[in-house]
Amino acid sequence: MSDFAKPTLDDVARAAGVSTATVSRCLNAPDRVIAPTRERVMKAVEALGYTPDFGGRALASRRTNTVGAIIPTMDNAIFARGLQSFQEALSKFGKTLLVASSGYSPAREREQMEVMAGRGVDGMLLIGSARPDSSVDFLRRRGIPFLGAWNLGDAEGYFVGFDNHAAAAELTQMVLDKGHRRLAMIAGISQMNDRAADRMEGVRATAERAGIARAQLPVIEAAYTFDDGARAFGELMALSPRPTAVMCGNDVLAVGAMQKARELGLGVPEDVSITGFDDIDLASVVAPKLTTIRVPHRRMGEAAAEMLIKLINKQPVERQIEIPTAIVERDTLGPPPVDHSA
Amino acid sequence: MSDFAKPTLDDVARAAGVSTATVSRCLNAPDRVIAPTRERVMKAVEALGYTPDFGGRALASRRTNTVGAIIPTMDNAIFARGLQSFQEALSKFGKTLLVASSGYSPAREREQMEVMAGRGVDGMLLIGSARPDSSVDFLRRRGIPFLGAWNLGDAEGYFVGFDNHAAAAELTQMVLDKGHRRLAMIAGISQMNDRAADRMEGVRATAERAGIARAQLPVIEAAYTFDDGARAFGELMALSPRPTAVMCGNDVLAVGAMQKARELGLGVPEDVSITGFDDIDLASVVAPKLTTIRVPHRRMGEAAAEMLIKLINKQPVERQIEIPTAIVERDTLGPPPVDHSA
DNA sequence: AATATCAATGTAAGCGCTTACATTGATTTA
DNA sequence: TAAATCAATGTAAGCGCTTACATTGATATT
Repeated sequence: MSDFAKPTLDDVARAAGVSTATVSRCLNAPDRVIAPTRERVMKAVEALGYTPDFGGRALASRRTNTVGAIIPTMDNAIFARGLQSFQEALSKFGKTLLVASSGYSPAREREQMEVMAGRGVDGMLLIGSARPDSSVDFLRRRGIPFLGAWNLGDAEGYFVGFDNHAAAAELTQMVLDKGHRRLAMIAGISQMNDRAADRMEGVRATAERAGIARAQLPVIEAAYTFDDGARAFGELMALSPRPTAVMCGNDVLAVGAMQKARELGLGVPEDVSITGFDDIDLASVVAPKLTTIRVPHRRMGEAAAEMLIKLINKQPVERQIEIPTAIVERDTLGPPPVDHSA
Repeated sequence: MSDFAKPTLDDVARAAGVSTATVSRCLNAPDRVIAPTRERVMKAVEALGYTPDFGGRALASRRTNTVGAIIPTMDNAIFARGLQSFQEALSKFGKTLLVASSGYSPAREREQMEVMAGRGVDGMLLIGSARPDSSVDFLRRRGIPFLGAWNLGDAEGYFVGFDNHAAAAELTQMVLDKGHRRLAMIAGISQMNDRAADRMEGVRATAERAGIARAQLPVIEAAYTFDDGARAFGELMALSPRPTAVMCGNDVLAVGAMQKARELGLGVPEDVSITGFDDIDLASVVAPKLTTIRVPHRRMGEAAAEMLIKLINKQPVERQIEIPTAIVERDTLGPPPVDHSA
């Protein structure tokens, strides 16, 4: 490692025989400098191997060209995928991405918000809308533009996402149309997770409208892991009467449920139907293939990036951008088994 | 958005009736300030909602507490997972994570390196060791500590990873021990990807040692997608004589191959054995379950974080940390079918 | 030819923070 | 009790950059 001191603007200015202002202009607004001067400066930049110091620049310009993203976890493929396209889109605009994870905890999300605010991010991507007002206030007070992704919010704020409630409702209707009456749900943990809560409510409300009382629709909340999905499915199958269709809050839970079904010797969908949500790779790879809801995570990431950039540049934007979802009918949803108990 | 100016150190100092130096010390070296003063200051910090400005801090201290990671893509679960634990570990040390992706292109990796260097990252995480010398020189000249992960490097540099070659070799030996002689491989694209190249070479060398000439071991390189895996598998199955075991460069390829096998009406492992690499979630969820190599990606992420922190703090570190891998025997590797052509 | 105009560049004041050094007052030492 | 010591805090000089404003000299306008 060399110990040449890192060259500064001053060094370049001296080498090129101009003032620091001119060098700065060459770098930030080249057209405000006449060509011969600019060339001389750029040559000096090259020669010295100069690169601007981020700290100095951030301090002086009050801009960082950095945006932050706080997601629950990258372990969940849907966020990893969305984040990947978010980052790609961002980098086209010359922004870099600061990443942090909250582990689904609002308190940790808040901490990370402060860290990022301290780093002067130009804008921030958050997931969903379930967070204490104080967190939102913090961002507003700081004047940091932000948006929620992966769902559509309520009254205030900017969102790019999809209608978790409606999508879940639509799938529920399909399950009902197949003839199922004894539904059950393995939901994500709904506290401070609006996506999970909306999906749950979409299922319940639709079932209720079809005359199934809430009390008759068992719901177990589970963390998004195979094991928890399997465990919950086991509990559900021990119920009597046994549900004929188990709707899951995401594909991971659904696959966990499928594994448990196999263990229990239950055929899917002959003995019990199972549905997922997200349509991650897994869904089309398990056997039988999972009936689920496709969510275009990549598209969401891109749309989020574009929206956030506009917000940062104070360009006009729509308050909510809805990304369409679609039911993907595969092989885990069928009619209920013939009921011999009747 | 309110236009309260963001509070500065000065504001806090004034509110607490101390100098800026004391406030700074409270934040950076609390034990150098007596308790009552510290409490008074912290109260002021709370009250004003103060958070330090990154630019100012970076400029004055010549440190950013930021580390960069450039990975091929977060779409690959193994990197997403590793990155997640890397970030968690980092955040315990008060560092934040800048993320960029190279899409497996050395040129893009280099670009991102420059961006990150410009941002004054304290250190950098890279994947593997296959990159032009000029990229490495760049980092060295800048005095930015960095390490390669997911494999072990050659002579120089720091690494935390595993021996892709040895792991692949071991699995190959197991395949041979089952009695297979007509092996084939679907490898990742090996150019500028040392993990893929090492795995490939591990298979080839072991087969060769067992008397299988290289020319008799067909290898198809494929991008890490289901479709490409399936396509390659199709080509391999069209060969004559048909391979009895197909070893894949990662689990995604293997699962793609399995799907194609089903399509072709070939039983796994009765008609053809298939192996993977990585042991991602997928592997234990497909039917039949995939025989593969477990790589503890989380552990690698953590170890990488610890090593990088030490490098940044100029503490002594081992040059290479090897993370052990293990063969996970499941259901896709069996003995070869009885050969009626003999 | 005198004046107004304007593009190109320079001057210099910070941006918010850290930290070397200076100051202060209490405690220890002789 | 005076001197020495030391912990706690303050003072103030930058860190490298951007940018409002000032200056200059050339060109356009009358």
